[in-house]
Amino acid sequence: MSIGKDLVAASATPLVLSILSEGESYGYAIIKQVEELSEGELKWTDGMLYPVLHRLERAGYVEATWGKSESGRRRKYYHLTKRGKVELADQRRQWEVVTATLRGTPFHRLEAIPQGI
Amino acid sequence: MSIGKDLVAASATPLVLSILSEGESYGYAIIKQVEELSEGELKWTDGMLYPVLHRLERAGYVEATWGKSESGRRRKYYHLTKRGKVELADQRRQWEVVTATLRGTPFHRLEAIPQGI
DNA sequence: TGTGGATACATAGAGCTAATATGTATAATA
DNA sequence: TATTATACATATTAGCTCTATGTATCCACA
Repeated sequence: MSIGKDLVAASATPLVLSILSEGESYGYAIIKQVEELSEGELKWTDGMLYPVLHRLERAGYVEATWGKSESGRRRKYYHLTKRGKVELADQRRQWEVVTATLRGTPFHRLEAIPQGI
Repeated sequence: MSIGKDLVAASATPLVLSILSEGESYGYAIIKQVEELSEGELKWTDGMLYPVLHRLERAGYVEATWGKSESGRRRKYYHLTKRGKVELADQRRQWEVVTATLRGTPFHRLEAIPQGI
């Protein structure tokens, strides 16, 4: 009952950008927040998220600053840039196009999962 | 203003399965239908769709039979199998998980795209 | 009749990329 | 003292996807 890797890949960027639009955060916290928001369905690994964050940084959508937790552990805080906000808006538009297209099919009008297969 | 390739990849399978859940169809018609449903935003190439159909066939989600158009041109008609219906229901569940997660963020509560960047 | 565009399916291979495993380090807890 | 949680990072490989290319027929039109 997990989420397919294509869908995980497609949702990673909008999720990260969207989370950061609420304020700065850092890798480990983002992973925990996604797990919580999805009620345990989306469990990202760190080895998957950090390359995403680096890619977003290279693209100019986020910027990072080193900081510290209360306990003294180092953290890299990411925040959204203006370009990141524009990108987030475009990602949202893209998802609306796709979900609208799926709504044009019986995708969201399905019956329950057939039994006894 | 196009759709990112990750999102295209993630939506291809549910879209095809969902279209076929309305009745049998064939490659070329599916491409046209997706373009129409998306109001021109999703323009699949044949070189992209046929491998997807073959993959779905190998997975047992669809089955194909050769037929002919009224004009006599050969066509390969695909129809959904029982397993395909189950898979479609699961795809739908996955999309609901992800869109619900995105709804938990400001993703769907954004303002208009910032001007003058 | 022949030319171009639409219809219709198919696949090889290059080019990309993402998941896994692995590495480093510190704090908290048992 | 050992283990778990926190926290970041990346190399490599295994996999996949997109592009280009190929085949073939029908129809409209010049």
